[in-house]
Formats: sequence, C-alpha cells, structure tokens
Amino acid sequence: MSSLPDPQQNHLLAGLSKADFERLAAHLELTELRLGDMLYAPREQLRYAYFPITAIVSLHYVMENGASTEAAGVGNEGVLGISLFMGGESTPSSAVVQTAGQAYRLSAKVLKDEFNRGGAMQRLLLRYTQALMTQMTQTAACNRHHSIEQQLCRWLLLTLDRGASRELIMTHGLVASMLGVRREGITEAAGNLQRAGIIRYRRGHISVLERSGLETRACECYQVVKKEYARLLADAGYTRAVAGVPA
Amino acid sequence: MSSLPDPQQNHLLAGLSKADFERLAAHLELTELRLGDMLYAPREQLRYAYFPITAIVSLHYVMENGASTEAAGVGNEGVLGISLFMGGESTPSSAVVQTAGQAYRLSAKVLKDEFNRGGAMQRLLLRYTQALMTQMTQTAACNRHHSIEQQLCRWLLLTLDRGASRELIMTHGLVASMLGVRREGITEAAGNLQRAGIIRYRRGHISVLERSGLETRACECYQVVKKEYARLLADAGYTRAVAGVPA
DNA sequence: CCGCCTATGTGCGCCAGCAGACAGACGGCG
DNA sequence: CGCCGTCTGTCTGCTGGCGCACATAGGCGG
Repeated sequence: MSSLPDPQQNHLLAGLSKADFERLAAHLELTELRLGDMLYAPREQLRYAYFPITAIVSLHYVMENGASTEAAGVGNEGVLGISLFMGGESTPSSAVVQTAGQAYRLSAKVLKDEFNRGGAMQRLLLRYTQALMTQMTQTAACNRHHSIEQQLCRWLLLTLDRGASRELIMTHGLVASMLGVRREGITEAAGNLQRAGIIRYRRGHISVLERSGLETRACECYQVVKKEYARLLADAGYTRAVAGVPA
Repeated sequence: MSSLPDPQQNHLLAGLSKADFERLAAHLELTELRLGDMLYAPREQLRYAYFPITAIVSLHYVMENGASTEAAGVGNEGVLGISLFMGGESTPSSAVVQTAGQAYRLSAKVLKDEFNRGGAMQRLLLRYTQALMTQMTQTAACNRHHSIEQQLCRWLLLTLDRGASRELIMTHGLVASMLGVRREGITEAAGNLQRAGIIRYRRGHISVLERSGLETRACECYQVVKKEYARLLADAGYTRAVAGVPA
C-alpha cells in the first residue's frame, strides 16, 4: 500500500501545535477529488470540511441563466466548509474541483467541535476566512475594472501559488468558466501570452514558462491578495510556502 | 437634551439576550457619521467597531488608478470592524459613509473580549460575517454579468432595506463610484427608471416611488442576498425588519 | 437676487468583450 | 490506423460601457 500524504502539507493543519493536530489527525480521511466534482451544491447542508493537499477547488456562483463566476479559489492554504463554523451550514454558491488531487476531509461535527474549543484552530480558521474575504472583494473589483488578460495572469499566479505544478490540466473553456468570460476571450489572451513566450499550451494543458512575465502583466489584485494571505496566515506556514513576499 | 436612539435598532444588538446586551450597553458610544467620512482606511489598524443605526457604510476597494468598487454595504443589519474578531485587525479595503446617520461604536478591546466569551454575540457576529461574504460573492458575479440598470436597482433595494428613507441623499456621481461605473452610466439608467415612473430625482436626491418596479428590473442578485441575510440573521430581528421574505 | 459651484443631460468616437458560426487540429480509443 | 469528440483558431457583426467634452440647470451662499 502507498504511503499517505502528510496532512500538514495543508497550511492550516500545519499551523497547529502538535497536541492540537494529533487530536484531529485520527479523524482526517484522505479523499481523491476529481476534476469537476462538486463538493458543495448551492444551499446544500455541508457534511464535511475539506483540507486540500494537492487539489484546488473553486468557489463560485452560478446564475439562473447558467453564467458563472468564481469568487475565490481554495488550495492547500485553506479549507472548504467555512459555513460550518460560521454558522450558516450552507451557502448560495457551490464548490467545484478545478485541479484534481487529494484532500483530507473532516466530518462537520468534528470541525465544529474543534472550532468551539476556541483554541489555535479557531484562530487559524477565522484568519483564513478573513483572507478569503479579501480575495472575494478583490475579485469583485477585478471583474469590474481589469482586462481578461490581466485576470488570466492573476488567476494563473494564484493557482501556481497553491502548489500546482507548472503544467496545469486545464482547457481554455474551463478557465473561461472560472473567470466568467467567453472561451474565445481566453483563447485570445492565452494566445498573446504564448506569443510572448510566457506560457505554452496544447489541448487541455497550460504550462507556465516565465512566471515573472505573468507578474508583470497581472493587475495589482494578485499582489494585494497574496500579501494579505501572507499577513494573515504568517504563522500557518504560508510565508514559508510562498517565497518572496515583500515586506 | 435629546433622547438617544435605541441601540437595538441595530439588528445584531437586538439579537442579544437582555444580560448580554446590558453588559455591552455601558460601552456603547453614539457617533454621528457624516457623508463621505472614512471610518477605516486600507491597512489601518481598527480602533472601534461600529453598529449603524441610521447610517449606511460602504466597504470598497480603491485601485491604484483611483477606480473603486463597493464589495458590500453595511447598515443597521450589521457591524463594521469584522477584522477585529476575525483576527486581522485591518483590511486592504476601506469603509466610507454612504448615507449620513447615527451609529453606536464599541472600542476594539470590548468587542474582542465579548467575541471571545464565545456566547450569543460570537454566534451572531459569525453568522453576520457569512452573510457579508454572500454579498461579496454576489457582487463579484453581478459586476461580471449584469447591466448598470440592474445593478442600480439592486443597489437601491439593498439601501432601502437598510432602513433608509425613500428619499436618498445621493448624487449620480456618488452612486457611480459605489458601483464602480461612470457617472454618465448612472445618469442614463436613472433616467430610464424615472421615465418609467419608478424613481424621481433632483440634484442630489433620489426618491423611490415604486419599489416593486425596482424589484422587477433588478437582477436575481438582490433576492439571493436578501434571502441569505434573512436565513442567517433570522434570530437577529432581520425577518421582522424586512417584511415579505418568501419561504 | 446674483453668482458660482456642482449636478445633470447629451453627444460624440472608441473598444473590449459578447454572440454565434465554423474550420481545422489534436489525440484518445476502438 | 482511422474515427470522432473535443479543443482551439478565427471570422463577422454588434453593443454596452468607457473617455472626453460640453451645454445646461439647480440651488446655496453671499
């Protein structure tokens, strides 16, 4: 049998003391998340919280006419199932797997009990939630004011920061549905980036060749979100994981 | 001397038990918020939390080039200063008074202490925060997909729900900066609504004549946000205050 | 009552991104 | 190896909202 991944590759779990972590460890169940899986449907009562290890999940809202937009993404820096401890138990938005991979899950009850102890886990979860709110605010502003190319760069950078490999398994159409734009818009923006030598792609794969090029072309939103995650989760191993955060 | 407004006009304060409320009451200070006051600047350490009574405050992000967008608004259903108990102590966005009025404020320390008691106040504040996140998500989606007129309708409705009078003290330019669009865009949308008899306005004032007209023209985002507030804050007097929430 | 500041109306030209329609190309599978 | 579904490239409009530049009009302060 293959060895299990270290749960502490998830920054929130890594931010716990040995004692806190071990209390939870026995309850963690490894799950494989496949591309496109819907972890939470709108208004559905949550049964588990998920701590991604290599998977990346997108929180997004789907409108009545089918159009959708991502409000935030969650990778190994965070957790899915905020509403369990916030008290709502569900949300109007859904959570869909954007990059297949592994995650540890915890039953709703265990997470809530741990939160209600009021210790380190509560503190980490709340700080993480605040970081998530920053990301949502920034997404709202970015949707309003920035070009598709800028947003694509921001999105790729955030995805890389979540520990994805340089080669994303991702079609233009899928990226488009994340950003809430047309597939053709992504094809065009990606074409520009490829011509500039910043990325390369082929049918369902996008490889980042020059991260710095993305940073140049991304809007300020990327840095704002990144810095805020670093500030709020400094003690959760985030700055260690994401190198080069300026003071 | 004039009598002070009842702090429990704020739904969060109204959701507390007598004992909980009275513990806080002694610390509440009435403040007058003037149009345009900046309660919190970006990255500034917060000193007070504010519980609006008649004032309405906008949480928004200002970009480097000066463009801005509101991510959410806060009125008597909520509180300003989330980051105090979430742990960040500040945010990258700012809080600016959108409708002048009164609010009670509480020092950062008192709020944090109360939150850390882990009682009803904690529960209310967290549920409120989740509602705020819903609003942010919806704003992100709305910014992407809906027309200026739809957004204007949504915005007016949310403002009315916060207990504003039918006559808002508000210029087109101010509304435009909230929604993050051009002033001319608001002039045009407002012109349409006025021609349809739904609103009337004159230099710096907007009166709502026919609320139902706004509801017809608003996008789904309004209902989603409204229902989610009602669901999450049912015990905070929200459903009492906002009549007609469908099951 | 006058003057001035600020809000509102409106008319450009412009462009990003939309909608829809294909053509071609890749690549997994039988 | 060949097929076919899916992904990508590219057209042709079209339109909502932008940026800019004014004209006009309220209404407050003096």
